Formats: sequence, structure tokens, C-alpha cells
Amino acid sequence: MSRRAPLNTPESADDMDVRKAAVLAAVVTAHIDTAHPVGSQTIHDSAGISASPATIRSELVALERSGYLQQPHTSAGRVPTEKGYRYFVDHLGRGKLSPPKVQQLSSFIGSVQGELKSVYEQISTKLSDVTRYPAVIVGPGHINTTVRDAHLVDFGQRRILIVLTMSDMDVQKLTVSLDFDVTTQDVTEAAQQLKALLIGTTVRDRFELPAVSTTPARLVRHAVEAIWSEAGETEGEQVFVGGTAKVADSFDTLETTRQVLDVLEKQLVIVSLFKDLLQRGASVSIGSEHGYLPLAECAVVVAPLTIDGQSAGAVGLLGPTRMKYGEAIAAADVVSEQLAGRLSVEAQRG
Amino acid sequence: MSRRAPLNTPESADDMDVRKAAVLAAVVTAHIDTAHPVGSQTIHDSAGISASPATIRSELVALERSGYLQQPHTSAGRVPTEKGYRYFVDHLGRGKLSPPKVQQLSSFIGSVQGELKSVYEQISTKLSDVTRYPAVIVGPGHINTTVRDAHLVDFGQRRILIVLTMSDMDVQKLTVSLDFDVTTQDVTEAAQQLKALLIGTTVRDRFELPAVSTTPARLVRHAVEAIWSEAGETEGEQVFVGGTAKVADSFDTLETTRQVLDVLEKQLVIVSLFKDLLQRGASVSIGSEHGYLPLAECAVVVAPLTIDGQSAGAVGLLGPTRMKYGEAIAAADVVSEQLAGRLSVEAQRG
DNA sequence: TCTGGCACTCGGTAGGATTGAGTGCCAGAA
DNA sequence: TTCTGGCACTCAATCCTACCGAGTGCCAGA
Repeated sequence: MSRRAPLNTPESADDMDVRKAAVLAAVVTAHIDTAHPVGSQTIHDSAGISASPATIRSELVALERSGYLQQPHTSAGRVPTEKGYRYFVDHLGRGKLSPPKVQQLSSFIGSVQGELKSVYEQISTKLSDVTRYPAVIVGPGHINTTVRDAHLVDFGQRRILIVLTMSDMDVQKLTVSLDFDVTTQDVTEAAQQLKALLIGTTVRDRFELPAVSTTPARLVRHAVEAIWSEAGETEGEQVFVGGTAKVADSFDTLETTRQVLDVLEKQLVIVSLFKDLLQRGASVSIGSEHGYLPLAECAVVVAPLTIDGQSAGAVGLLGPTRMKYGEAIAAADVVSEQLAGRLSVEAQRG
Repeated sequence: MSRRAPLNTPESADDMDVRKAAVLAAVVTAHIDTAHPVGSQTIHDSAGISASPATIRSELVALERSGYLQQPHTSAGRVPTEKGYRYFVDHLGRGKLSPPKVQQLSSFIGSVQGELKSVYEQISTKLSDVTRYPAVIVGPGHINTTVRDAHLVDFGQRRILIVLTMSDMDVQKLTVSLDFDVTTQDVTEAAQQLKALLIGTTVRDRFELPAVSTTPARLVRHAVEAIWSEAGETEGEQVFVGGTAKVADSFDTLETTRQVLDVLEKQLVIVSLFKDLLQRGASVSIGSEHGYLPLAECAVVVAPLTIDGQSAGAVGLLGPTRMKYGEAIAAADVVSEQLAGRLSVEAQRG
């Protein structure tokens, strides 16, 4: 949780004081709620600010001068700028999810059954249902499970299929193409050796291979190297998008809807965006901050999926810039923590 | 191809003659093109009808009386009704895909590499790109491949994992829960027997099991039955939706976009809708014909995926009622035929 | 039976007046 | 100095009206 700045009285930024912050917060929350520009009267009515509308107006002018707010036109109220949202998220907006919703998410994550992929799918859908935003889960395709059994199947033409049964009852397969011929006997022997080497190890574990150069040994070397490189490369990363349909609810023009759908379809884009944000230690990207044009009108909330200290994926939500940051962040956090916990346990058991 | 009524002069329906049909066709094509009501002048200008606007108007009145057209308001042109679209699709609209597009689809389907799932995914995306409508492919998760190798892995607590390596280099797994204990020896023996029984068979092939009741034999019986029931049940049916983002292009309100996205997300609904249509021998469903409310403003085009005489899935497209039926039907047909051909070959080779 | 002519209809657009939410500024109170 | 009530001002949104023209239905004559 330390990655998020705590809720406190605004630090001594020259252009911000307690009352300004309160006014800004009022504008942001009201605008998130109504989608309309917010006027001084509305702010006055909203609890917590005792100053008169006139005083509030002068604060609004100051906030606008500092770039936190803007006016669509002269006789309208104010709307937050990206900078305004940013300040709100960083200093004022520590919202939280209603306890029943937290409970709902937690217990759901605890109770979901089935294969890893299906778990991701169900959880992303649930997260989307709870938040009303499309949700993305990026997770490891397989957790730190150990090899429980290994087989080689010869498909002829120098193609060998490696079948690994993992301790979580998942099965992985990959093919190797050889540059030498093998006999049935070679394959059988190699399979024996492979079992001896791999069973009980993680596909991430590296170790010295015996320097023998019999045909079976060469086959084993090829197989093991293939497995290691496969494991290192992709980690079998899985991406799931839940609640795609909610895109149409979140934005108010068909054009942005189209663009967002497009991005969600190109999962690579989303994944790299998430990774980028997490690398920069950010949990929220507002509007054009991430520099990715098609999502310029979106906000992205992301929470890292950390399993046993290792970064292993992400939980994210997409919404309009006027999304409910507090709730969204809290929900993503709950899911990432619970899911990480669950995966960690499964990894232990493996 | 015989499932589609051939393009011919309209049959002797009392309320339709050659010229009326031509007028109807002109209205439908023009409206599909422009999305606007079509007037007598436009029809007069469109090639193929020599009658004057006044004459055309009287035809329009007749067509409206028969329910093929309707007028949004008195001084507007005509718009096709569902009945109008239906007549068009059944008798007039045998459109075709431009040869380059056919070529593009064919060669793409021929060249796609990778696992079955990935093949479906890529093809559905391609089909969507070519037609500009969201595309759905429902296909068998595995084709009629034979078992190449079989293994049993004991996970303790009476849980046994069956790993089948298929002749197409795919791997299937399933678990059985036993109601009796087994020793390592039992499992090894059972695995031997299982291999002997299954290798070379299809998971659909049924045969008598030897009536022995040693523990390994019981285990084998359980395993084989599990495999058979799994194969019979789901066939591992796979659903892929390509071009989701195009939903936003196809409809002109956020509301329908939302609803269509919703349906596409609930893949079960789509699949059962497809099956329903195919069962009724239909290839197109227009508007409310299918009786499924959220898609009341949609047209669905579907082509059966028939592999070696067996119905094995479907290729479908979703669009607005004013979708380009000719192209869409042709494209779905091309894909279903080519894909079926490809899968059939793979099945043979298995 | 077809066609040109004609009066008619009515949605869409454009211009103009009205409204009201919200502002900026200022002078006086605290 | 800071806050507040008052006041004139601005301008998007709304409503109204007039007008235009695409398109119609009907009819009389070819």
C-alpha cells in the first residue's frame, strides 16, 4: 500500500492551501458524479466548506490560474483538468470501496474454482461488475509449480513433442525440431533422463546439464533448453478482459467507445501500457499522461500482481477521466492482493 | 450451397411482380448504402428501372401496402421493413464478395499457422476486417484426431490426471476422481492398458471394455469412460469473436452498441442463437426474427461449419439490419468452406 | 397503363429572442 | 487583510418561428 501517497493535509505546494484543496475536491467529486461543470453555489452547498459562494469563486479563479481547473466557457462552472484530477488522486481522493463490495470481491476470489485461465476470466468479469468499468487481468499462465511428470512423444520428421505435467494439474506442451535423427530407443531413454532431471524442479530453475554426447543426451539437452527458453520468454502470460460491454456505458461518444474497444482487443497494447505504468511506480494514468493517443480521454487504474515478492502481472481498470478513482483503485488493490494471495498459496502447495 | 434459394425471377407471390421486385431491390440496396429513406427519384436514377418516378411511386405504395416498405413520415422516402429485407435476402440479394476479397480470405485461411485456437482467433479477426462486421467462429476444440500417446499421473487423494497426446500434436487433459485407492503399481499398469486400448482411436470411437475387475482394470474403465463422456459432452467447442471494436461502427446509438457487446460477451447466447438458426436451416436472421430481444435491431448471418459431413460449428457475422447481406453471406460461406476444408485435411492426416 | 404536372406535407435547418446558471468585480463589513 | 452580499454581464441551452425542399398522392391526358 505504501506505493500510494497517504491522505494528508496538502503539502506546502505554494499554489495550494487547505481550503483550495477542499474546493478542488468538491469540484472533482461533483463533476465525477454529474459530468457537468460545477459552480460555486453547488460547492457551497456540498458539506464541508463554510465560505460563501463569492469566496469560493475567488478560490476557483486561483485554482484555474494554477491549472487545476478550467472553464468550458465564460458563464459555466468549472471542470477539472488532468492536473486537477492528478492532484485529487494523489492527495485528496483516497476513496474506498464500500465494505460489502470488498467482501463480495474477496469471497468471490476465494471461492472461484477451475483452471487458472478460467479463474482469471471469472475474476475480471466480477471486478468489472463491481466497479462498472471494463477490467483487465494480466497474470502468469502458470504459477511456480514444479514438474510432476515429463513425457516425450516422437512425431517423426525430427519433431518431438514435450509434455510436462505440472504439480497444479496443468499440462504444458512444446515442440522441438531436431537437426539429427533419433530412434524410438533414443526417445525412450531421453524421456527417462528428462524425468530424472526435471521432476520436482520449476521450469525457471536452471542447472548444469551433464556433458555427455550420446544421442539421448543431446535430445535431453535440446528439450531442456527449449523448456527453459519458453519459460523465460513468455511466462505464458495470460490476458483477460472482463465487462467489455461496459465500455459503451463509460464513454459518451461512439468514437471513443470504438477506440477503447480497439485497444482492449489489441491486448499487447494494454499489457505494455500496464507494464509501463507499473515500472514508473504509478497506479493511475489520467488522460494523455501515458502518451498513448487513442486512450487520451481515458483513465487507467492499475495494481501490480506481486506473487511472493515477484512482479507477476497486473490488475487494471479502464474508465473515463472522470472515473471513480477512489473506488477503482481500492477495487483493483483488493483484487490484486487477494488474487496474489491465492496464487501464492497455490504456488506453495505445488 | 443448395441451402440458399437461388437468384431467380420472383416466384408467383401475388403481391410481387418483376418490377416491384426491382423497385424493392433498389430501395434496399440504396438504404443499405446511405442509411437514409429512399425516394422515387433516387430509384429512377438507379440503373435498371425505366419507369418514371410517378410510376415508381405507385409501386412504392403497393409495396408499402404489402408490408415490404414503410415510411418514417409522410414526406419522406421509404425504408425496408424486416419483411422487405427478408424478401431481398431470399430472392434478390445474392450479392457476392469481390474476387480480391475472396482471394484474400482464402489465402489467409490457407496460410494461418499455429494451434487450432489461434487459427480460429486469427481467422475471425480476418473475417471481421474484410467484412467490417464483428465476426464469430464456433469450432471444434479438437478435430477428429487419434490418440497418439496416453499417460496417467497420480495426484494422490484418489485424483488421477489423464494426459492424452493427440496426433495433431495437441494435448488434452482431464481428471478423474476415484472411489477406491490405487497403488503406484496399479497406475502404471493401468496406463499400459490405457495406451493399448486408446492409441490409434478417436476419442469418439466407442468399443467394448474387457470385463475384468482388477484394480488397474477398474481404473482403466473409469478413465476411458471419463474420456468418452468429456468428448461427447462439449467436443471442446471453442468460440472466438473477432473485431469487437467494429460493433461501435456498425450501430449508431450507444445503447444498441452496449447491448450487442453484451451479447458477444456472453458467448453461450451467441452459440445457441447460431445453433438455433442452423437447425432451422436459416443462414440469415433479420431483426426480431430470432425472437431474442437485445438483438432486435441486428441481423445475423451464419454459415455452418461442416467437417466430413458432420456439423461441427459455425461462422457468423453480426451487423445492423441494413447490413450488406450479399457480401456478408458470401464471406461467411467462403470462410466456413475453406476452414472446413482445412480442418478436414488435418483430420485426415491425424 | 404510364406519365407529367401540381398541390400538399412535414422533417430539418437557420435565425432570433429568451432564459438562467454562473461569472467577475466592487464596496463595505469583519 | 479577508470575507461577503450585491450587481451587471456573459453565453450555452432552449424555445419559437419561418422557410426550404425532398418527397409524396392524386389526377388528367397520352
